[in-house]
Amino acid sequence: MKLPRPETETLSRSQKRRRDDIVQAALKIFDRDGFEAAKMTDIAREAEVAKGTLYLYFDTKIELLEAVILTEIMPTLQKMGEVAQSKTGSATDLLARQMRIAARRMASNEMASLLRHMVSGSSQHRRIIKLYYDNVVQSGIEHIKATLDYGVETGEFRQNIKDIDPLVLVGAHIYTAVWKILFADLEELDIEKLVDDHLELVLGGLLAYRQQDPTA
Amino acid sequence: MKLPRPETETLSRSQKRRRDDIVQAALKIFDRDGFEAAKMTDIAREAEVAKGTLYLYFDTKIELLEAVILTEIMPTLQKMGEVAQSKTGSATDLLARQMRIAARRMASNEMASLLRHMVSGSSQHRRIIKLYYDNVVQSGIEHIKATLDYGVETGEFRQNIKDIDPLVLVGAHIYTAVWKILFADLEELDIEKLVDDHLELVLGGLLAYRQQDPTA
Amino acid sequence: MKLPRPETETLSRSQKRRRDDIVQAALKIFDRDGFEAAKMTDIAREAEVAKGTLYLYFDTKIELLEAVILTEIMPTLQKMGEVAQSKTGSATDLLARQMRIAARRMASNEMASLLRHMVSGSSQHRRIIKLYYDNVVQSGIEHIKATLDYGVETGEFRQNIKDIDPLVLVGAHIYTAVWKILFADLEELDIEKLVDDHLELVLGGLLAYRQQDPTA
Amino acid sequence: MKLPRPETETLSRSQKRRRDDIVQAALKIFDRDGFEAAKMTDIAREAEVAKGTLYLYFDTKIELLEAVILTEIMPTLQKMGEVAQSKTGSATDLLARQMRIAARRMASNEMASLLRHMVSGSSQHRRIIKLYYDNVVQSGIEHIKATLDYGVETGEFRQNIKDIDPLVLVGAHIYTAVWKILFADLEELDIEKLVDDHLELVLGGLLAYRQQDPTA
DNA sequence: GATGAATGAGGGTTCATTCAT
DNA sequence: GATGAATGAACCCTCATTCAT
Repeated sequence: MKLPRPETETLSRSQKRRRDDIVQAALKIFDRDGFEAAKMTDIAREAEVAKGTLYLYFDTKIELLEAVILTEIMPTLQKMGEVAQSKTGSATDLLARQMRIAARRMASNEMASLLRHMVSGSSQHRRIIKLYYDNVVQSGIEHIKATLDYGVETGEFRQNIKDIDPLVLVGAHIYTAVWKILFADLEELDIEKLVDDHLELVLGGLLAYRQQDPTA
Repeated sequence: MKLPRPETETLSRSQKRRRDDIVQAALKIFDRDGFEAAKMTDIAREAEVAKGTLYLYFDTKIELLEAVILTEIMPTLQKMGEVAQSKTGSATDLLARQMRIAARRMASNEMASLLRHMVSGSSQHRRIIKLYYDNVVQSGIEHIKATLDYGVETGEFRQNIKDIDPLVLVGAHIYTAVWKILFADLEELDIEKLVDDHLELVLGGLLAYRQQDPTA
Repeated sequence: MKLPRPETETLSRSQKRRRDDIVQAALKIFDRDGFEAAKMTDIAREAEVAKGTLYLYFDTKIELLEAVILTEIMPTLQKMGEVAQSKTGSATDLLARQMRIAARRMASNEMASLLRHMVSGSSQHRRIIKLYYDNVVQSGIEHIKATLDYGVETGEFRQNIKDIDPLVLVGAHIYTAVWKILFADLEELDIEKLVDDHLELVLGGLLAYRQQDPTA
Repeated sequence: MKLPRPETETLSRSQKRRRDDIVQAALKIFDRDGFEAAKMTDIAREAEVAKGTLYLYFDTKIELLEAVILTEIMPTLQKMGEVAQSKTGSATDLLARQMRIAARRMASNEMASLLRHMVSGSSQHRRIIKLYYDNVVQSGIEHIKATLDYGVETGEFRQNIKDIDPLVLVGAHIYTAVWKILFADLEELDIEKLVDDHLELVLGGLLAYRQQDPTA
């Protein structure tokens, strides 16, 4: 005889604010203590509501985590791929912009949070992970692939680049998120320099002399 | 009246075996359930000892985690840098070997475990993280740097490569560990292909035509 | 600053209807879930009023139970005794009619409810139980006693029947209520047959031959 | 990864005592407060164990109730039917003894408890109710039926008694249990007198003169 | 040393009741 | 008066840790 919670869309303005406050508070406490160690009591106090109020908006702690991820973190990631597909300028330019966007996203606090929660929760969050995989990872890879193809078409990139898994280009930036979680207080990363270095490397290669492109 | 646990060095042979069994069991259970969700009871059962026995060897659950990381995971990582410093063959060869070792390590189950535990544990595991940073990350970077320098010396690598942060070369492989944790069941990674692709890319670069090395 | 609820008598017509709706709803939910498990929310929904409205009419959940019992169940029981005191016809007829009324009442849903609530509610419902005892049990017994006496007077019943506790005649039917609560889904009772059997037995007795009534 | 509780049979002597203590305590608290209102904390305190210890022996509160019923109450009821089947003496004697046993059982504290718990829990305890129905009710009825048949055979009882549902003989006594629960403090029952009255009534009937048995 | 029964603080969740609108 | 969102005390159950045997 459990009444379903009202849909998010049907909430009044003040209820939306209230819901937002809770999600914000949860984000903060989850980040401070980790999901498991986070106490509903603390979240309630942080949101300045009673503990019971949390349950007016979210049925369980884990649903609150899902809300945190879906409403706070995912949206900022959705944009990632979209931004850089304008196809104006050279493929090199395009790639550079995409890489910068990816790298900055990865280095953001939100990404660190998301990663932490997905990694920590393991088996519980399949749904979230699947969501992320489908929406962010896959599309990110495709956007990169499109740019690579484009570069080959225009003659900017080497022909055989086509055989390369684009994952090596985007995936590379994950380490910045990991770094942020683990080593942030030991050594700060200079993201901009790292991206530049990565681009420089990836575009020009390490080798001083290179055998002629076989397609040339 | 709490007696201090005997130092690890003073354990008898059979005690060492017992301690090892416990650590092995803990590794297994931590990996299966995650650190927070792992129950001491399950670890005891897995190790085929009584629950109380765990506490003869480790004061708390978190100390057991530290032991798991220190005795099971770190050593396999320590080797990483050392292996590839023989300086036999070309710098390209050397780098290729180092990258392969790094990539395989990152893709190993142990690395996935380590990463999961370090990432999950919020502020608790500073000690472990520091340890890892000092022993693995730093030295890994230095080993790569050494190889890069060597390649520049021999003329294999471009001069200006010296300015590049070596982190972009090793860090890149962290995504394989993350991938393993998150997406293993959604899509399998072909590590060897990825390493080859990465090497190909990093060595040759993307560009079809490259301006001559200014130092040449 | 708690205002006392207005007395039942001072309620407007529409308020009375509202109050009745609530009591009806409560009866339904109490029966479906039991008193403890019944939720005020469910009662409010069933009555199609807001939860707060319940508290305009009843201070606590337990007072609502009392109202359910007093306004819904007790009245139907009050009639029991009254019906059969018209003293028309033989004592046997009279007794038969009383027994039938008692048995049917006991087998009614209302009685099952009442019994359930009184039995379940531990020490809380002393007031209700006392009420029931005084109004129903005692008067029921007296009505039966009157009929027995009447039968002895008319010579229909044996003299020594006077010494028998009338409780054995009415009480007997309680089992139908209990049965209804417990075993209704295991085996249905044929109330009419049972009453007939009981009457047959009680009137004629089991013995094939009976020693002559000593008073005869 | 939940270890099943050890079977009751494999418990050590002191564990059995401990288990018994808990069941006893639960019986007491359940009776004092009713099942729903009973607090595990109170049961633990009553049993002089820690709250957690309860859960070493019983997985949930409801399992504890089942244990209370199965180990404390049912056994005393099981005997009911068995006792009176020796078939020594007249059918009248036999019936009298059976009725006395039934009546005393019904008036016992255990029966009051059992009834309360079965009635209160309603839908939850189908298993227990079914158990009780099969083991006690059904067999009780059959034992009575056997005696009735026996009495007809020996010529003690009237032929047409065979058509009577034996339930009216045993069921009749349920009211003593109900009475005990509800009215014990308002008026004490004299069980022995009630049984005698009931027997007298049932054997001899109410009627002063009876038409001759048609089968005679 | 080894055992595992016992402990009890702690946390997620429920729901009768309140009160601002 | 009516509403229903908000409250927070209460309670079942978990599990890391202890300690008597």
